[in-house]
Amino acid sequence: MATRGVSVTNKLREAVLGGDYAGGTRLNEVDLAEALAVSRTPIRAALSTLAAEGLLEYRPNSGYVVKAFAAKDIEGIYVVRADLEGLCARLVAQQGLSDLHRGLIHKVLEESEQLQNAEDWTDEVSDVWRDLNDRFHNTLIEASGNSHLAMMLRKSRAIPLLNQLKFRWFDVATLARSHDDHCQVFAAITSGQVVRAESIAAEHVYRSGQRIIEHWRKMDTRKPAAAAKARAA
Amino acid sequence: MATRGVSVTNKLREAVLGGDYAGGTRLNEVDLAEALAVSRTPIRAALSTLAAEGLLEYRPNSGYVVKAFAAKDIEGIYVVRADLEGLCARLVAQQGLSDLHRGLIHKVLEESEQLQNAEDWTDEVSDVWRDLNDRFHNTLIEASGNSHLAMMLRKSRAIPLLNQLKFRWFDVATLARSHDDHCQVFAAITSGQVVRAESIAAEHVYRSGQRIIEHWRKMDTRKPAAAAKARAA
DNA sequence: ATCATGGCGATTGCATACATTCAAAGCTGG
DNA sequence: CCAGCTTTGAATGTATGCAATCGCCATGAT
Repeated sequence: MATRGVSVTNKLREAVLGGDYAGGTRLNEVDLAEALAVSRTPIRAALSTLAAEGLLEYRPNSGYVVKAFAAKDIEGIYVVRADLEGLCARLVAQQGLSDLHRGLIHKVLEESEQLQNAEDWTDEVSDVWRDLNDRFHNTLIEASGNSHLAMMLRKSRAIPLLNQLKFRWFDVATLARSHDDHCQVFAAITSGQVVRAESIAAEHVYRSGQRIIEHWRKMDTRKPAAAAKARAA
Repeated sequence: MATRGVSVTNKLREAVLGGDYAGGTRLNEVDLAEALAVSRTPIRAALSTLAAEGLLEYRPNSGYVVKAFAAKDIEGIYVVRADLEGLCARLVAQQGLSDLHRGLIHKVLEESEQLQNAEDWTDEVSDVWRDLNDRFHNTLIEASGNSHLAMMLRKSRAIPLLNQLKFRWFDVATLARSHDDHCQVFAAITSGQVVRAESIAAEHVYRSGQRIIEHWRKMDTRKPAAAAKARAA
């Protein structure tokens, strides 16, 4: 078992990313310590870490507040992420795929293909698709062999509340389109079409970002109320 | 005055970036506390922060070690940075420059122009050029209005030892070329040539990365000795 | 009524004592 | 001499007490 500091950091990160705390919520050290049954020390370590990761904002002598993301921020993040995923695809196309990685991606695409035929659209299917999508992107990142790029993309994907939107995030049509994009990126990579690989991958991410921003704007209307409630509490 | 935690973090960050500790050096909490005349608490906070920033590596129950960068890592970082600076230039070209930012960049370019005529090549000139270069890039980043992009680029530029290489980093020819690149990026932006702006900016950064990697490889030979010494200490 | 001010409560910042863990030196038996 | 166990010490992990700071509210003067 890891140290309390690490485990508290993970728990807190998950909570923030999961949207348990509304943006702007102030995090009280003693409350958190009490809730997680540890002393303030590991809590402080966790808060410090999460602040450095960009999930919290720190103000000396004042404490930590959950960073609030506006629709404009999400757009900015997705512009960057789309560009980086494009770069990633380009790098992989340039240097070629190892047998291992090609096999992994092939498997993902096959499972995705099967998922298309699923008649009932349950939350479970949603989760499976999410997992497949993650595996596709993560395998590509790993195949790029660029650990710094990997870190940047990880940070660009760690946005609070995003996981909460998984329900009704996509319908059959968007899933089909997404799967098709994946196939084309893979095809471009295996045939060494670097420019195509980059364009398609970037556009693929950018499009999904646009969809998310739409949903975000809808939730954003209720945001002020949540922020106010947080301030009152 | 800020809290001890913050000030210690800044001091330590500067030390690591300045190359005061060789890559692989183990950072002892009590020694640091003694050296900086504070208790272990703010030291631990600083170490935690720097680890989250990617400058240190943390292993539970073992402590923090200064991250070691190989030439391959530097190359990976510069590939990402070149891409992001390209994105930055593209964004600015797309949305146009405000009068404020145009003025700032214009001033930087003028001062750079004057610097070309400096006959003696002292370290002071080196520092001035460094400052001008930073201002050019920072202004562009600010003009992009994308705070997430700004954060990513900041991280991509924070590499230990890089500042230490400032002596003999560039000669008159490379400075002239660099200045010319800046001018062309500016011209492309003001005339709305988005693709050119992106290409030139990316290539500009990539080239300077290549130059740095060359120098890095030369220093890398003495690296194993330094690492061994650190391990022994 | 508004603004300044001073104290009060709550929260964070820091130091230190103690617990825990890991690793390397030393010891014992073969 | 070596292998494996034991021990020991030095480092990190955690809890807690106290100090410092900030924001808020009440009080008073202009």
